[in-house]
Amino acid sequence: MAEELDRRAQILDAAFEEFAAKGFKGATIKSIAGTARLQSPALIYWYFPDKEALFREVLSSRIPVVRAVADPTPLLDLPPEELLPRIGRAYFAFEQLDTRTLRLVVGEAVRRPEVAEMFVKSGPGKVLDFLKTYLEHQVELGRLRPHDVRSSARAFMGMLIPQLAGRLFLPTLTEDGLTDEEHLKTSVNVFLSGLRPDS
Amino acid sequence: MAEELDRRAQILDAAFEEFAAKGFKGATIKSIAGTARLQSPALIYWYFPDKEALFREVLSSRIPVVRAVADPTPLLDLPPEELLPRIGRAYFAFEQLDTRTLRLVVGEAVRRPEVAEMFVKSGPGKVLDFLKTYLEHQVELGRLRPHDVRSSARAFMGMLIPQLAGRLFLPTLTEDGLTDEEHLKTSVNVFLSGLRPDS
DNA sequence: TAGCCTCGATTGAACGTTCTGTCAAGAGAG
DNA sequence: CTCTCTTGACAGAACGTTCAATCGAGGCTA
Repeated sequence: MAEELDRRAQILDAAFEEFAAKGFKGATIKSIAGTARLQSPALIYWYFPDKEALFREVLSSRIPVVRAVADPTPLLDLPPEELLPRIGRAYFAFEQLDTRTLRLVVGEAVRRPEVAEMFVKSGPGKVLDFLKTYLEHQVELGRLRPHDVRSSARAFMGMLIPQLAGRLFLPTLTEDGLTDEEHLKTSVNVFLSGLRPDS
Repeated sequence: MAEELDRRAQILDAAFEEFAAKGFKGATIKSIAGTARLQSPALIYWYFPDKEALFREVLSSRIPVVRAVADPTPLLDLPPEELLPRIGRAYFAFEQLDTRTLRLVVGEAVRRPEVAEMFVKSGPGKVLDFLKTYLEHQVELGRLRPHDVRSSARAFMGMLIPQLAGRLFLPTLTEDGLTDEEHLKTSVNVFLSGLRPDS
């Protein structure tokens, strides 16, 4: 049709779909070629040396980099009441980290340490590191009581996970109808009440 | 060697190892037969109709049922300071739900809704339901301030997840050396301080 | 006791299919 | 004519699965 412009990108897109839907082993060169509407699967080997390399390229081209904390310095002085919901919403929104990407990454990460590390470093690790720095700073400012920020950073990130996992993979988990925004609000509230200086 | 006693169990064990390590597609009938030290892969078909059925049997025989909340009634009146750490430790201990099982289940659940549902119903769903009931009860007792327990139940479960995920799949996430027990203590502390009646 | 039969369990060989990856030939543009 | 891209056919291996043959233990008959 249209995009004979960039065959490479066309193949990468199709490979992403297939890998996300069926996993590395489940997706086949043939099915990828089919999705990419190629006349022959052989064409894939013109652009990529083998299936493994294609997979790696898909990963590195699709794993999103968390932009919410790209430049953390201006965020450090924001009050937690403002910053935490912001992080949380970026979390839930996942502008680019959609279901398919997460499916792809999580599905492979449980068995491939390199993928796991790539994933952590690209997103959760950064958010976690930022949160540790931020929370530490807030403690110094006296806005939060002293505590182990390694733990509270994990805790805040984690509080939102069941809701997110429910929406993405485990719908049974969120059958009680709680919305993202409601959950975020309550979570931030509990978290901050628990870390108030006077508590 | 020893266990020509129960071939069926022997095959199930091997299949569990293989499926957990390589996934449904990655594990082969031949590799399962090899792990089970069978002379021929054909023997598997004497005990199971096909690979899919073998996989289902492995799942239902290995997915653990959470026992910590098996009979919730006597737990309802325990004070949160006592019950939450208990839940948390059961969480971290995972007497039967070891890394391999979680690898197996999570790896497949992201792409197979039936597996996802089976997983949720067997464990996280039960814990979540229990927590909702328990927290509601504690609110009624006046030990916790009124709030949306759907959200706090998720939040408490979630707080522990990054630590657990770090230990199991994403070691990069827990490189800062925080121990399970430290994290549990801080998390419970923050959670309960945040939900104290007078806050 | 000896010979035969039965039956669940096991085996190696083979089936058809599907997989990744290769290759030589060709199309199209400059 | 040359170079980049595309093609269908194909090789070789691995896949899940089937099958006929075989094994050994136990029962039946003489």
